[in-house]
Amino acid sequence: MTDTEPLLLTLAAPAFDARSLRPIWKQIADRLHAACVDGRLLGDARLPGENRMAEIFGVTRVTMRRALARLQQEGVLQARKGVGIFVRPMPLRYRLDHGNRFADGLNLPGAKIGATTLTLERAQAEAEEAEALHIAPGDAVVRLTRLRAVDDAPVYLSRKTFPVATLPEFEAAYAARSSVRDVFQAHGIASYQRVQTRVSGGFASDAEAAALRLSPRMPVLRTVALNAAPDGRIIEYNLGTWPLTAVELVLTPLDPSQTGHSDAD
Amino acid sequence: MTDTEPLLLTLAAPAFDARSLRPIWKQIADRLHAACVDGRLLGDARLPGENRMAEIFGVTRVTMRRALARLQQEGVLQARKGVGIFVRPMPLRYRLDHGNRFADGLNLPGAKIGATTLTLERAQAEAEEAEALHIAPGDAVVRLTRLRAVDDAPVYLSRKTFPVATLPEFEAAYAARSSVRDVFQAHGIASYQRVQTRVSGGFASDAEAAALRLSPRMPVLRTVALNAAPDGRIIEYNLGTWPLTAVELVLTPLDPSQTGHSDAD
DNA sequence: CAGTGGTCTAGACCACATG
DNA sequence: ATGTGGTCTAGACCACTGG
Repeated sequence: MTDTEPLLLTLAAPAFDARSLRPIWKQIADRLHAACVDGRLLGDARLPGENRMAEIFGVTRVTMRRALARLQQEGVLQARKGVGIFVRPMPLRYRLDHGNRFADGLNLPGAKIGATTLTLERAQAEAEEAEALHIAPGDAVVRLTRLRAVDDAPVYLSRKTFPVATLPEFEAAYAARSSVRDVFQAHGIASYQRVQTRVSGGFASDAEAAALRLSPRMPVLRTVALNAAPDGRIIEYNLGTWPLTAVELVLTPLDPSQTGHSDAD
Repeated sequence: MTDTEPLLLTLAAPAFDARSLRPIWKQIADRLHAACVDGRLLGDARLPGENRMAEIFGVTRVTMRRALARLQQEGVLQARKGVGIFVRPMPLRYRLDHGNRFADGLNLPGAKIGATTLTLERAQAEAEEAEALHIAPGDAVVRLTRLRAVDDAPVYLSRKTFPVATLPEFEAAYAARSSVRDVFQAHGIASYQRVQTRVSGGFASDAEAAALRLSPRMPVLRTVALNAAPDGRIIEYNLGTWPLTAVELVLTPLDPSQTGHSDAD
């Protein structure tokens, strides 16, 4: 955890272009962004306080905050109230095969993959879930939320919904190894298949932001994946949320020979 | 084009919660957002100036601008310098089948679909395009940029790249009906197939922002689609850019029986 | 407690688009 | 020429987090 102040002083050294050519806050943001990308500012590094940084760059705190806000929106920095501003470890675009299990689809051989089960509870199906699962709104479902991290940086929050009618022993089967595939197998479902993937953009809810360590309303990518048993019944509705710039989803037409035996996320 | 000021007065009427419960600028943004969603503020409506709005809501212009900035980021409003602030016609999530031709995948029977060819020119393949097309960087390519709009709201900017070696008569074949499928057919390629779709998030470049009528650096969705001829050669690299909240891409495993005869976007 | 980020104000100057 | 949005300043108060 080295001191970042000397570097910032070098960033602030070159004079800024006369105002109104390019806004000062953008020029500041550009320089900080470049430093984060090329490695002069490493992941998890802590920046000086806003007052100090404003002093360093020779602007008001308000102007400094504009630059910092932009960099937060782009996922380069992340502020924590009462604590400080930190460089977000740059995932810089995992390319991952959606439809495969998380760790397999991820093209990072040396990375440390983390998985945490956040909640596992019974609930009533919401309208969209119910339609996808071919059950009635309000029917009993199991809801499982999990968080995946790469090198301790959270990159994927998933909220899976399962119909209780099809998987009555979910909790017991999941307990042993925290594996959804185990649950399916315990209910006589040996394999399953991705039948639809939807991708959309949006803005993080408070809950999503907290889990992914983002500010609320940050832009995110959302995926909805529907998995079906061999007999065609939809058995899983999976809503995934990703920081906007964390990932590049790769979707190739399914090769039937390798369909479905993985613990897909 | 009705006057929006009376409505804003009603929005500003209820007192704001004591400060520090929820920031005033968020409360203002919430009320405006709600009005845009439920139709009290219609698409393309022009709002009063920032000074006037600040007066209406009883805050400083700076605070007013924070609320407006948030709504712009979310794609609800769009400011034009020297002109005014306008309600963005709410596409509110087209659900469209990627892999089909644009108009077919779009689930809006009554909508007016627009298509504009922006540029058509020869260029040298960039690194990523070259890799995807299995040619060398710098090889001659045809680059075609088009813009699609729904009810006059631009929702999709596509930049297609084709290898000149495979499609030497591109311009001539395209001229007649501005159809890429025609170009393929003129070169003896009767059908083609989507072999890969990639989806990622990012922030609009200046060019993308201008074409889509967004502010620069607004969050966007990007798609990369690779199409191949029946013999397996990649014949099209298509980079698409969408306003973040404009669309929900639906990707279903390809049904071989209906693969490839469309003028896919 | 001290330091941090989050919010808000009052007033100013500028570049731009339109009439 | 006017009104628009875009930028910037100086100073203030608050809530949160940590030691």
